[in-house]
Amino acid sequence: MNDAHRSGCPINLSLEVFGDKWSLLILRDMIFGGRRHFRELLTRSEEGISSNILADRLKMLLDEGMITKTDDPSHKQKAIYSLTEKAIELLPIMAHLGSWGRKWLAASEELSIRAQLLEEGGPPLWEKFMAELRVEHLGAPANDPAGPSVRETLQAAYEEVVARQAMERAGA
Amino acid sequence: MNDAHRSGCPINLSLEVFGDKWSLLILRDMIFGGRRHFRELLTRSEEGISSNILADRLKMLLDEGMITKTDDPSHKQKAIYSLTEKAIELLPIMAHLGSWGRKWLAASEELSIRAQLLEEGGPPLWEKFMAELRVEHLGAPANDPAGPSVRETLQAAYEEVVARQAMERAGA
DNA sequence: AATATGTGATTGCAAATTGCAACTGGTTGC
DNA sequence: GCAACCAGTTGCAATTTGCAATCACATATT
Repeated sequence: MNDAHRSGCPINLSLEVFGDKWSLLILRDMIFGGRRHFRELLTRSEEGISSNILADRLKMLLDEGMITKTDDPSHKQKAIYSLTEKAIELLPIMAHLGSWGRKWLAASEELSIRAQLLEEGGPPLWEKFMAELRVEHLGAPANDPAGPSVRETLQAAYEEVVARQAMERAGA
Repeated sequence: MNDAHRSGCPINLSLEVFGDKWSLLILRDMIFGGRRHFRELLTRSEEGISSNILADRLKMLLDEGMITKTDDPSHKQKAIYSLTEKAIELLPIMAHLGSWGRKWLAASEELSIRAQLLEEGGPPLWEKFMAELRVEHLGAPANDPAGPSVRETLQAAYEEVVARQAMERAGA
């Protein structure tokens, strides 16, 4: 962290922040999964992150200004992690990573549906999602009263695919 | 490489391919720097990659189908590395990484100018660049006869900034 | 009051990865 | 013939990763 940067290239500097196998997955789970607590991130991780790695990355993301940490009033030991604007603006990168991975790699159908919807929705949908994240994480004033949130829409699509898959397995 | 994937999430699968500190930098140097040979990638690396890491990553990128390797007719020991369509389609991600890094991190001016121009040009400019990369790396038919290539334009802008910086240092 | 469970981590340790520096075996240019 | 160039490889120390157990404390259950 204290070391000098390898270069002043913006791509390199970005990779110095989140160029590893876990950091973006933690942010993905906060953005798309709505995770706010250590335990949620730990036990509901699709990839099975271990607690030492999670703790280390959360500290790093905190140092880098990607997230903030506040006390949960409901429980003295509970911490609430929030995204900063800096992290919220990674959403377009997440969307592109999802599209690229869906196209070129063997992504599972149920975990690809979100990427597909984000790709179809394009930048306007990303902006709507980012606006919702600003309300949720930064306390921005809410002015989108009507309809389900983008996360809810994505989540519902995911569950629909899972339900259909269960039907197909049963019917086969 | 042979291990099972951690999950079928397209973002995770993408990170399993290039979620490290070097892979995207090598592809960046091929895309924006026009590097095609091992030695070029090694000695003209802004970040100073070491030869064992470079060799390892080139092999991995080869295995993953991100690049191909052919003999250079001019020299029996020279290899030419080419981007595949899979890698060329990372350009939008590179552009976003550059924009994000330029906005949120302490990127140097001369290495940010390319990111700025790519951001201003938007998806149409990315598509033009990708078309040029397909001509250069995939042997696609060239049908853009007029004007400088996108890489040339970006390179010229970089050199202009460097020249101006030298003037300012001299004049200060 | 005692016990179980939930909380965000930390610790110990083995394995894997990284990164520096030197080196290899071969090709080409002078 | 000899220096320079080519794509790597090798040895080794330092760092990072990842699993499993554990910690100190807070709250819920009985």
